[in-house]
Amino acid sequence: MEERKPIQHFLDELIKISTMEPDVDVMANLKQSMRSNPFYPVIREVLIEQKERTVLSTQMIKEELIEDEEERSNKMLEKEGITGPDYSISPEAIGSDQDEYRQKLKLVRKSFEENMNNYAVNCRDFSENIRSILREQSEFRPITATAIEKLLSMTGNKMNRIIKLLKHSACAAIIHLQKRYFDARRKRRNFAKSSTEILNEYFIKNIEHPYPSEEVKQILAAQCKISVAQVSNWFGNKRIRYKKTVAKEKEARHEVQKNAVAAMTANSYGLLPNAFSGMMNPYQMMMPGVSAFNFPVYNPEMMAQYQQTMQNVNQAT
DNA sequence: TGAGATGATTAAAT
DNA sequence: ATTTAATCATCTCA
Repeated sequence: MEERKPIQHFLDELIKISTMEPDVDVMANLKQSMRSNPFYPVIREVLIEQKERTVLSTQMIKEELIEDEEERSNKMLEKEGITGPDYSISPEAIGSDQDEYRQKLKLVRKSFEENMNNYAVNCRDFSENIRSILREQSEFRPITATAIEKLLSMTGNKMNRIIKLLKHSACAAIIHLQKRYFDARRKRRNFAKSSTEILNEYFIKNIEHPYPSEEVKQILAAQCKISVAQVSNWFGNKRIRYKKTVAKEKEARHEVQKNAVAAMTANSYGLLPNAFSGMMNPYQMMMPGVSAFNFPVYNPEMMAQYQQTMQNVNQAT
């Protein structure tokens, strides 16, 4: 009973020191009191033994199941220039899909590099901190040098996994870009502004006959960095839509004119829209077949027919 | 987020 | 075979 007391005390101190906020003075006191404890070396030994049997041994779990997947990511990143030497965009590709793809890829590369650097720095700082703290505490806590290294290699593994995640997300970004720019079923995209400018210029210049020949189509296609079929599509769409807008404008002008004429006739006869709505204007009243003045002249034959009809109606009722 | 713009696709016309 | 006209699907911009 008497022997357990110092051990209990030691353990209490140990728990306190493991869970407290780091405070240099308090820590120093605790250290001192533990070192002066005669049971210190032996208890520390026992605790270390226990710990190694229970904690660290179970940590050696399978880590390397996704080897080939990582290999694939690495290859992809290398091929698309995310890792490895930087490259510049070839000038003849500017304005094309290739160009845009490469530009976007550069952004991916940039953010990937930034993240990697951040993580490298953070990793190093973190490891250094952990190492120095544990070294310091190993004087009185049951922590051996090999345990520290093991722990550090474990955190290193964690960090590697984060790097894998980074690579993975970079790959995902690349795949997304490739889908967008190279997939046959990809969504439609607008041509570069410079391209539509070229096409529009030709269209306006040849507005009398906007039908480029095969040769011209090829030239335009080269200039605009699009296919001949796309040039054909563009002119097809442009012709029909141009025609439509012209027709619409004509219609609009017509409408304006009609309204203007109506307003003028209304004004010239001093007709107020409300008081005389529905009333014919004098021109209309004089039109044949419309006006109340347009009585049929007397016709005996027609009158006889009329009377016959009325008689028939009366007999039927 | 919705209306208009725009590139692609399709059937019918020439 | 090429073009028109309508329509689809997505993009763009306020």
